[in-house]
Amino acid sequence: MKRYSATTYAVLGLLTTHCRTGYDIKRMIDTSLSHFWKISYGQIYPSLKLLVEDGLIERHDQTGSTKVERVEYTLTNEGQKLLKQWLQEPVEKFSNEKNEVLLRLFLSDEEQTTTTIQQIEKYRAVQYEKLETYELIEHSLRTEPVTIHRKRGLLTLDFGKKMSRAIVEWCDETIAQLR
Amino acid sequence: MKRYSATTYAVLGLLTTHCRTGYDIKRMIDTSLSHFWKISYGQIYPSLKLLVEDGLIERHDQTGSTKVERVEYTLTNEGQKLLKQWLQEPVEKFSNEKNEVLLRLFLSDEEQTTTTIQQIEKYRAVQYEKLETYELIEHSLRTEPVTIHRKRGLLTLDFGKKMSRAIVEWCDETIAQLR
DNA sequence: GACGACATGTAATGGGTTACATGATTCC
DNA sequence: GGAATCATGTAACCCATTACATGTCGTC
Repeated sequence: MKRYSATTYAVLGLLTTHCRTGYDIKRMIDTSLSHFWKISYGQIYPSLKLLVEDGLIERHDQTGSTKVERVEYTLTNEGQKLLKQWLQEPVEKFSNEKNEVLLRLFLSDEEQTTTTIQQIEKYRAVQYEKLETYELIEHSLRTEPVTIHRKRGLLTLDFGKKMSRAIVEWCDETIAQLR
Repeated sequence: MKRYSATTYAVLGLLTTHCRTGYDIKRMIDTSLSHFWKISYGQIYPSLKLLVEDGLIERHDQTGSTKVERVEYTLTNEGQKLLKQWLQEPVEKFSNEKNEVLLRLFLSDEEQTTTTIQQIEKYRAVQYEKLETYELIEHSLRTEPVTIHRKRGLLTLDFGKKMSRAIVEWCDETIAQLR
């Protein structure tokens, strides 16, 4: 059985939401999934190509007089089957991200406490901003009709909120400790 | 000014702790820094080579009759200067990790709730285990003499604990929601 | 003598970002 | 007319993992 990267499954899966094009997928991930997933066009378009070649999705080129080249894709039956299968596979990767703030903190010494604190303050600010963004997203999600993607969206959003809140808390405590 | 990856700086920086060899660095990262950093030999040895070439560290080959080839490295003055400089640079990357559990949750539907819950339960178990490991590490760190690395180690460990605790909490709440 | 930990290193491969190239449409 | 957004795509590069190759040392 051919294996695909999680990124390719993400592309395949996003086509089951209201996304139809590569551009849609990019936007969706950047806005709604950014707290736990990211992607670039350099992955999306080659993935779409591969999925078409393997018969998991179908490409629908624009016909008629429209000028904007908007290439829409839909899942084939095999595509739907494979996605479902992948969703049920046990997850292997629970690894933690590389965190440059922590690396610097770990390697820094007392002499540099001032800049270290500044870095952590910036980290805190970034997380605090994220938290505010999540509130906005939650608000707009709650006005949407109740669909599976709304429900799932709220659950994954909670994850982002919990993480950011925990990070802000850690920043505060750590800055206090460093002083 | 030549630029190095954060991984190369990690290697450089780890040599300021009690680590002397590539093997030491690998062990140290795997045991003490694994909650926010990871590395492979395929990065460590080439990094060490590069750092030697650029005069940031010095290589000390084993002399005499010892059979085990243990290659020790020490920072040069330039190395120390560059590390210090890097530690004070503003951090740019605060990005969130790719999380396969969340991706699956987001893409799954009600039909698959049972397996989704199982996946989240496994996620919870993994994080809970991590939490226990952190407690052990904390215990052993607290018996060590009070050094800068002990202090920093405890602070970064707190980060790991906070994250794992938040994830366990999220898992519990999400499983409850899904039921 | 076999196994696990110690120890160094490379090559193939895979995964991902960035920069670039191109062009339409919308709105000020 | 210019800027922002919509929209597709590729090539060069960078980063990282995995598998492999090799050998020592201690201990059960």
